[in-house]
Amino acid sequence: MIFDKHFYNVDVTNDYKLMNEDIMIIKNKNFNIKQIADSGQCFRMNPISDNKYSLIAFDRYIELEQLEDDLIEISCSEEDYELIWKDYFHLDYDYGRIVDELINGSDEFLREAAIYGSGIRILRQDSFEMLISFIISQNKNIPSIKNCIERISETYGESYRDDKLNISYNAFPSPNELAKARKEDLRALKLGYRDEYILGASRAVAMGDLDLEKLKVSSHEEAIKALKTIKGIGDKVANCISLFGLYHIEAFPIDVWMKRVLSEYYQDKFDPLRYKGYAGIVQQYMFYYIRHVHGI
DNA sequence: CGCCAGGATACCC
DNA sequence: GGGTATCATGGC
Repeated sequence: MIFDKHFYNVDVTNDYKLMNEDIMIIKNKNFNIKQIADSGQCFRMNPISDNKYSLIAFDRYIELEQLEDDLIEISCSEEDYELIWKDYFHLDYDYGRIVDELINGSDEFLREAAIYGSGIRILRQDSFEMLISFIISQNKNIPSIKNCIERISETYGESYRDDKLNISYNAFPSPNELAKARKEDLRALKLGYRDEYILGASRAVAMGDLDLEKLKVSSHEEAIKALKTIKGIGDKVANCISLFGLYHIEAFPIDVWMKRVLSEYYQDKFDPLRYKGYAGIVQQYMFYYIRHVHGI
């Protein structure tokens, strides 16, 4: 059976690990890989088979399998889990507390949303990748965003190979790699009018004019202000970058789907400050649920 | 084919 | 300040 001597409890977030070669088993009630993959925050997590997903993040490739509702297998070493994936999946944060609060709260829509998306977590992704990904996202649907990001990675990102899993893949390019791109070559990647925005943002980071590391430790408000100095970044895209790439979980992106929620269910009177400090998580439950309600 | 997409900008009043 | 035409392209 799954719980034998190879597992032991590591912390209060109900988090287990297997002392084995490059396979970790994580136990957590609020960790559902399908929900995360479909929650519109991550564009390089894709299904391989039932309950199994691939993910390219940083310079790594991993596979994730949902073994049970509260059990996920990750194809990584214990060392990589501690150094990279534990932080990436925000596993030191208690999402159960927020889900419980919303489920027991008086807000009908949020109650349903929290039940439906109780396995969502906010991923702590690469800041530059988020910067470019959400510039691309404007006026595009999610499948199209994913295709653009794959083309950018294939063309400008470094190539890697995982021999154990027999997989070749490309990382998302660094700021320097992308800043060296020629505008005509970017145009061939079918990014539309966003290509010059992407070039400008990449150069700003490469030149040090936009310091993403500094914005991680600044306030959310300062991050938004700095991001919006980049041409092609407005309020919504800035909030997505702040939330998914700079880890300011009080960010509250409002896209077309969120506008529907706020208009149809709250008469435009929803106040994110009621959930101060974690409004971004509340926002993800809303976003994921309203798309489901509309059949996506 | 037409409509929409995890919008932003420039330009209008 | 608030309204809106336009942007390039793909998914459905």
